[in-house]
Amino acid sequence: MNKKFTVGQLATATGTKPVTIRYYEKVGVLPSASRDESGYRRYSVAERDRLLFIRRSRALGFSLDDIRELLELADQTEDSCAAVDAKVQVQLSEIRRRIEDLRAMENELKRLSACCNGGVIEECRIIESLSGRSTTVK
Amino acid sequence: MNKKFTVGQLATATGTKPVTIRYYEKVGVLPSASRDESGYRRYSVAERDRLLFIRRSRALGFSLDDIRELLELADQTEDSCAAVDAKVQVQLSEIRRRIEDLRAMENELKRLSACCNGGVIEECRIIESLSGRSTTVK
DNA sequence: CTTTGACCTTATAGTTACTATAAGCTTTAT
DNA sequence: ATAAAGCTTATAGTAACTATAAGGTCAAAG
Repeated sequence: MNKKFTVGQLATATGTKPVTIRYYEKVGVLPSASRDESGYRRYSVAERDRLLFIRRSRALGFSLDDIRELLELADQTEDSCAAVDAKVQVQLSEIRRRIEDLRAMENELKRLSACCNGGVIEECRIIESLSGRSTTVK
Repeated sequence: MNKKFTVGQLATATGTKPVTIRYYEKVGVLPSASRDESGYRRYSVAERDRLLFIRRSRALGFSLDDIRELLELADQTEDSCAAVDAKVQVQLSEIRRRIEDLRAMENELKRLSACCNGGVIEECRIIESLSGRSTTVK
């Protein structure tokens, strides 16, 4: 009873879709799964945990490339934890940057919405504002 | 002197890359550009403004599909401005949702980083936390 | 006047992280 | 026994571009 899960079971156990699990295997963040007599994938608890790690990291904004690196780091058990923390820090500042960007967008859109006087489009300042030269374009 | 810009000039004028401009034409958010004798694209000021509208809307988080709709709405000059504002509102709440998500991630990562005691990975709580069953996985 | 370099053209493939679809085999339930 | 559910593979599609190749055009410099 080492290999407990089929893809479908692993999927439900981790909130992933079977296709996605196979995709993870294909791109190498999950190792090639072992197969039962009829060629079905079979997963152990350790493999489930690895997948949970992946899903959780993805939910925190790490890319699959990031995750591949994190997993490698995790395997080097004598290495310093600092390398892992460094990645967390990078991710953290990346997320903060994104929050700032979104806040700026939010303010712009609020401003835009305030321009709507409920008339016809000809007099609508939103469209005008959106094409306006006044603000910087990325 | 109606058609002032080549792709490259339009690109610099709008902070877009020539390839992207051609891409916009291909997917239909920009109309097919007229050509000069040698087949080069030529753009008018009106076309530049349309592109500015697109870039600005993109920078505010609208998808190209959204933008296509906005442009259609803008052409219906007698229609109510309310439809446009509605799209702005949808976008606004979408952006607020994303900000909330990112804030949650930020907090998680801050918590994670606090777990790093500078030792070796074997004792590092970050990796452990990332695979932990305690928190909900998307 | 020619040549070099910058700029234009098209078409195709790659990117990220999946999702959708098709065609077919296996297992489970009725 | 048969049908539904679940597994297999492979391929294509998604968003919004970016990169690359292979070639035509044009302005300036030698």
